[in-house]
Amino acid sequence: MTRAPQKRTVETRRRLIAAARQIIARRGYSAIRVEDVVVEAGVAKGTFFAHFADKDALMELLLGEEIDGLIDTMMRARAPRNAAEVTVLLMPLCDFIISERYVFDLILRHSGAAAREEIGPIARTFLRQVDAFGQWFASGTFRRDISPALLAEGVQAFATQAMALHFCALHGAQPLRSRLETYLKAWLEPPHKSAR
Amino acid sequence: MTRAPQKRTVETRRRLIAAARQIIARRGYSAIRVEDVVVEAGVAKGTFFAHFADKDALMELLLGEEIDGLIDTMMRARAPRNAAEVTVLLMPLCDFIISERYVFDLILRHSGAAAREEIGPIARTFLRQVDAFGQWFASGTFRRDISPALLAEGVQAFATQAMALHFCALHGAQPLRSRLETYLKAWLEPPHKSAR
DNA sequence: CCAATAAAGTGACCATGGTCAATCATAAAA
DNA sequence: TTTTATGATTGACCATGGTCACTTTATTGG
Repeated sequence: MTRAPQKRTVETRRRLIAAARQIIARRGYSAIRVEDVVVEAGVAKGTFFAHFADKDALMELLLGEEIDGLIDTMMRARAPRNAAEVTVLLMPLCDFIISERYVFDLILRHSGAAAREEIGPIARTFLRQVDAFGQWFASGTFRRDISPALLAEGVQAFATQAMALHFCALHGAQPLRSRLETYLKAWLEPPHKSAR
Repeated sequence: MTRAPQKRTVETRRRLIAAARQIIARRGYSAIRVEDVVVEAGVAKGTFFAHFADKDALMELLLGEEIDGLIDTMMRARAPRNAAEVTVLLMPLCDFIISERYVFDLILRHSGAAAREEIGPIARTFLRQVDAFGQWFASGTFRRDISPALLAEGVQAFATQAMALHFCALHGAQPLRSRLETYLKAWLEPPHKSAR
């Protein structure tokens, strides 16, 4: 029999998460130290790892929530009807992901369910995106020769590529926004007749 | 004045690299410990960091060479004329990159010049690819409405996406090869007329 | 209410990447 | 050859994520 979680457990977990949020608010995601979190929460280090498999698990939780909120906002907007509008809608999410190199790396590392059996919070947001984008691409001026789901996967691929190049010294100059728009136009709205 | 490097320096560096190669050959990339490398090379730990900025720098060097070799082989083949052929040519490189999760993560992390000024060995291989692919896409049955360089960037984006999904529990079932081919067909050979 | 059992929490300890003041080796200058 | 300046090497030490045998606390059955 699995017992119901004790009140104490819930409270401890809440304190750990609150402590982490506080530190992030003050000094950013990359400044998070497990040691600092447990001190702030007033628990021992071992307790942290009784609640989270590892440091990344907590970060996944926090980033997952943030991303989910951004996707919510994104989906509340009117469905985009072309690549340019898709780009505009994607920008807030991209801006958050590239806000810190550490955040980008962590999200990338966990975007694909990270070789574990269960899907983590971040991988879940990527699946949500595919579902959500799929709705957009079922109508509008987007190409119709491939499935909305495939189009959505491509959008993810290009967004990732654009964000990666944002961190590249050689490409950092061109704004992410314009690079992404170029990609998405070519992917979502290929010309009907080929001619270069 | 910058003096010529001493013979001793060259020799130490050679020993460190040889030691790392040996450990990789025996137990794989993820098993590399700096401590083991310096013991095998017969030097102190500090010496390692006098030769390489950090552990990743050595890994970049080794992986960069490996990847360069694979690109060489790839470019020696006859230029592919369609998406399916591109996929076939890309597979050896992809197979190497996904051979270990650690390798994939590391390459991803450094594929975009990693926020540093100078371009690292891995980022360089990505630039090489764009150049190389560009030649392919200048002829053949590929779409011609966008530049070969842009097509090449897209191929990288899709290859990365396909490899990331390979590590995802939910998508691991579909072979990388077929997923990549689906992506590349849609990207490199969009239909002339839209119709789903 | 008490003993028994299971869950939660603890902190000393470990693994590993990375730092740096001190020491040693080499080659150019005297 | 001796001196000197620069480059190379050393290893004790640090930072930080993570482990685990043990203690404390809660729940449950009698």
